[in-house]
Amino acid sequence: MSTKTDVKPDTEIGQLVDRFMRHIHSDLGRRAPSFDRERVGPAGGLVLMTLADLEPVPIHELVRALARDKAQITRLLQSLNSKGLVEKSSSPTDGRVCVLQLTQKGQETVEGLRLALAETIEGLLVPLSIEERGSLKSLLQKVLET
Amino acid sequence: MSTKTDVKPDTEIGQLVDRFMRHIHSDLGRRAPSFDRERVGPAGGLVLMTLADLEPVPIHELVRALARDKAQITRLLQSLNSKGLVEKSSSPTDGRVCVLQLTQKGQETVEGLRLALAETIEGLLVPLSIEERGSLKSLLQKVLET
DNA sequence: CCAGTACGTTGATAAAATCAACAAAGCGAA
DNA sequence: TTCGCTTTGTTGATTTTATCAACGTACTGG
Repeated sequence: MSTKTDVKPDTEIGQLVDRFMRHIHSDLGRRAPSFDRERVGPAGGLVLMTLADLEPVPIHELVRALARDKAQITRLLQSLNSKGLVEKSSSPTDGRVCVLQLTQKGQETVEGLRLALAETIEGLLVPLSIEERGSLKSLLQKVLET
Repeated sequence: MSTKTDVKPDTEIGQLVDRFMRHIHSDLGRRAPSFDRERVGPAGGLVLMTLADLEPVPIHELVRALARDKAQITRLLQSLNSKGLVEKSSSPTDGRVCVLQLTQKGQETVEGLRLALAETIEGLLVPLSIEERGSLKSLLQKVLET
């Protein structure tokens, strides 16, 4: 049948993931006033949640985990720091690195953010059974584990 | 341990999807000079590809499919139109709606975009078997079908 | 000690997203 | 038919994210 490469290039997963992200974003944005009291915004919220998963963690690792430009992370951290949500301390073993940790207030904020995001995701995943949700998650993990 | 504290809200899928998107974006951006000759950018490319799937299609449907603000779509379309990639024609049956179609040049551009995106996705999905890729796609479809 | 590299910051700019307001066209009911 | 109401697409103004280059500082290996 297929002799050469005449299959239509499959880009659908990319478009689906984009839509998925967009749905999360808009639904979350709609409800933001009710939970984002510190006004961290979507990007800041993501930083906080990822930070909560990894802390204590140096900035460059956070940058890697978020797959964003370090410049942007720097600025998001400045904002979060100025709001008293994140604490920066220089590493004793390496003078270059800056170790991050959530403050008490930061942890409380993450609680709220997680709750909201989990609700949103929950709402999006209703078409899937419990098993399907599990396999979706593990497939994504498998793709992104490194 | 946990008596009344419910399970930790699961936000992981959201974070994974974000990373996935980010990886696509950065890998694609790296190679953009080699395929994005019309300088449509990521957003413009997405519009073109989605348009190719749906054409002919009125703007408001494209807006829905892309889950973006109509204002942004309007401007992206203006840009794509000025580059001769998209053609706008007002509907005969409804004077409000604007029906979109790719031009010849637009279709050719989509070819290149699809190839590049498919390659990028292919590269990301290497950890998955063929079957797993299939189920990932169908799970996402199931979530987003409406 | 020195060249090379990694870490984090800053500056400047571009791209994307958001929100409100608007004109024009359809729609529906009084 | 006319009047309010909704839909469609556009525009304006602004904020948020992203991108890229250039730095200063600190480690690292020869």
